[in-house]
Parts: sequence; structure tokens; C-alpha cells
Amino acid sequence: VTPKDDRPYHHGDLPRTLLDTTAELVAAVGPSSWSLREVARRAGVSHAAPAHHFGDREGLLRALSTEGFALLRDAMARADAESEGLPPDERHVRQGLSYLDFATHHRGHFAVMFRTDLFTPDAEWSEVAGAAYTLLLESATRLCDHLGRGDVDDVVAGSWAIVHGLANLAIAGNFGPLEHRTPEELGGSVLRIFTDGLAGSQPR
Amino acid sequence: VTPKDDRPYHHGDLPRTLLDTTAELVAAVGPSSWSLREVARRAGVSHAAPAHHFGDREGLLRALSTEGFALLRDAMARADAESEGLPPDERHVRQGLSYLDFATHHRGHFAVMFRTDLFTPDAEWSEVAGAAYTLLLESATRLCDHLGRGDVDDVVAGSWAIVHGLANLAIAGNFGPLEHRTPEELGGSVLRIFTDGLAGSQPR
DNA sequence: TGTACATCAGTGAACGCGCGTTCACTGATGTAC
DNA sequence: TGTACATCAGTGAACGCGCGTTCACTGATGTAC
Repeated sequence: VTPKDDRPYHHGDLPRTLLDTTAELVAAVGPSSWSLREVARRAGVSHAAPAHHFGDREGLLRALSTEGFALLRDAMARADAESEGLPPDERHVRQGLSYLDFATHHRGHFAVMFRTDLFTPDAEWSEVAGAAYTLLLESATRLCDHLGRGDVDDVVAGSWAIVHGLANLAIAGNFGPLEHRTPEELGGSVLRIFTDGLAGSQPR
Repeated sequence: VTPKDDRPYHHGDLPRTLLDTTAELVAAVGPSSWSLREVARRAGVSHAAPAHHFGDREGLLRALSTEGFALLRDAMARADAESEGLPPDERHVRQGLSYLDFATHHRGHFAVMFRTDLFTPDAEWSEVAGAAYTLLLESATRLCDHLGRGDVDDVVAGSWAIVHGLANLAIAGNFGPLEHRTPEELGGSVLRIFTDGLAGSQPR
């Protein structure tokens, strides 16, 4: 099926195109200022077309967020699988870097994912967001077991905050004199300092 | 001067009221979805009044961001002053906590401060944002000197990311099972793990 | 193989709405003399 | 102390605009027989 022949009436895969277009537009103007009509315009369909697949504005936003968490979950799972056999701290660092990589390369999705003030989460969203969180929790737990620490919460909060914060600062672009370093470089260094701290001190 | 007597024609200090109202509204609906007319409505003035003091929408946003950086700078300077005499790592932690405290208690300002995609920075903005950054840089440098480390960039990026990330996650409210801990508690633990890592390992 | 018909995808006109900005205005204040 | 006048703060009507949503429609597809 190749609908390349001069704009047929039926699009081919409009839902896919709409998600891609929305991600692009959100990356450019933010998760609030995009409009359904602009998405339709860029996708080359009438402004009423999106309603057929996503209901309304909120539905499209929810779908984009859900897709984002699925992509993040997959990226984290991949990092986990590819680092099998390495020490828990190294695996934890690599998982963090996969988060950072996802955030900087899927800015539209990332900008929307946590914005539950902009859409009402449904069952699918909760499931897939929970799955991503579970991967983080498992890696942190493994690391704590390895080090004999009981403060899993601190490890989860710390590693999440590091990569989430770096991602947001890098995306905002107000990173001051740090802009000559890539987020990945900085992320690697900072995460390793953090895991060094975990290895070298007791919870207090 | 007490203009309490039944809504006089002149407001008293409308610019102040407009900034406060905008901060509240932005905290509630985000840095894009607020409207000039809603601000005026809440401030009890006509919708054309804000233009007198801030020119246009962008001007009000810029003023709010600038004020935010001034408040942050003051909070960080206070933390610095109050921790004089303590070891550099402890002082650095306290500076970080002052950032976290500022962010969670001035959500309207914080939501706007780094959004230079929404307004064009002017000289005053650059000065005051630079002043806040300088305080961070000085604290990180002092800590590095104390520990004999050369990677000031990593220390700046790490501590900033930790508190910036925690603040964003806490504000977004999708903090998962971590919600039973306050951002300040978590911030303290995480920052100390980070400084432990700085003390216990060499830059690599 | 052909035809009728149900289903689905996308259209385009219409609606009502809240928005930012402009502009001539009016009310209040303060200063010069 | 009083008066004229300039300046400043806030008003309210008007404008044009892009928006999300609704709705009757039309074009395309696929299935039953």
C-alpha cells in the first residue's frame, strides 16, 4: 500500500502522522501553545480530521504522552538488557543516560509526558508510565542491595532528579557556561559522582 | 497612604498587584495559558490597565521572570551568609536547599524564569540571572578548591540538576511513590550523597 | 464477476468565544505661580 | 491660599484573529450475496 500518488482522499496512516506532527509542533512551541488546527495544517488535512482519531485536543495530548512513556520504557529496557553482566552501579548510570538521551531526542513527547494538568490520564497511560517507573525502581533496588543500603527512595529521587534536571536545563537552553559540554557527557560524570557517593558513605 | 476606602480610581500600587496576580495565575495554569485579561480581572482593573505599566503581555512576563531571579539570588545569598564558617560541602548543600525552597514556594516565578522562548531578555534580566548563576559558581568553586578537584563544571551541573530536577518533579506532582517525602528532605539526602561522592572519588 | 449497501475517513462551512492591542476618553494628582 | 495646567493612571468600546468543536456532507473502501 503506497499512497504516494498525488494526495488521495484517504491518508494512509493519519493517526501516525498526527502524532509525529504534534510532537514536532510541541517541541517548537511548548505543550500549551500548540493548536489542533496548526497540526492539521501541517499534516495536510482539514482541521476537523484529527477529531476522527483522537476525539479532541486533550485526546491527542494524552496519546502523545502515552506514546512518550512507551518509548521511554523501551529505551530504559534496552539499556538494561544491553548492560547485563556489568556491575549494578554502571548499569544504573547507563539507565540514567538512556533517560537523558530519550528526553533530548524526543522533546515533544518529553514536554508533554508529565503534564497531567493538561489531560486526564487513562488506564493505558497509567500502565505504561508505571512500567517506566518500575524499571527505575528495579535498577535502584539492585544497586542498593549490592551496596547494602536501605535508602532506595533517595537513590530513585537522586538519579531521576539528575537526569530530569539536566534534560530540562539543556532543553531550556539557559545552561550558562555549561553549554560547551553535551548533556550526555555531563550526565555521565554527574551520575558517576552520585554512585560514588552511594558506594562511599552510609545513609544518614 | 491607605487606599482602602472603597476602590479609588487610582489603584495605589498596580504594578505590584499585577506581578503578584500573574505569579498566582501562572502557578495555576502555566506560563503560556495565562491571559492578560484574566490578570486584570483578578486585579480588579480594566483589561487595558496592565499595558500602562508593562507595555504588553511579553513585558509582564519578562518582569515576572526578572523578579524571580532577583528573589532567587537573594535567597541564595542569604543561605550563603547564614552558613558562613561551616565547611564548604555543607554550605553548598544549604545553597542547593535554598534553590529548592525558592522553587517550591514561588511556583509562578519559577515556571517562567527560564522560559526565554516566551520573552526577549533585556539587560536587567541578564544581570540578575547572571548574579544568581555566579553565586552557584562561587559555591561550587569553593568546594572544588577545598577538595582539590578541577571539575567545577561537573559540580555546577550536578548540584543544579539535582535541585532543578527535584523541583520540577515535585511541582509536576508525578513523583510516584516518593510523594511521602518532602522535596527538602529528599534534596538534603541527595545533595549529601553527591558531595560525599565528590569527597570520596577523583574526577574521571 | 458484479452489484448493493454499510462502514469508515476526511471535508468545509458555521458557530460562539476569549484573546491582545489600540485609542479617544476621563478621573485624579501634583506642581507652578 | 487659590487657581491653571500638565501629567499620569485607568476606562471601556471597538477591532480583527485564531481557536475548538459541531454537523451535515461526500468520497473511498470493503463485505455480503
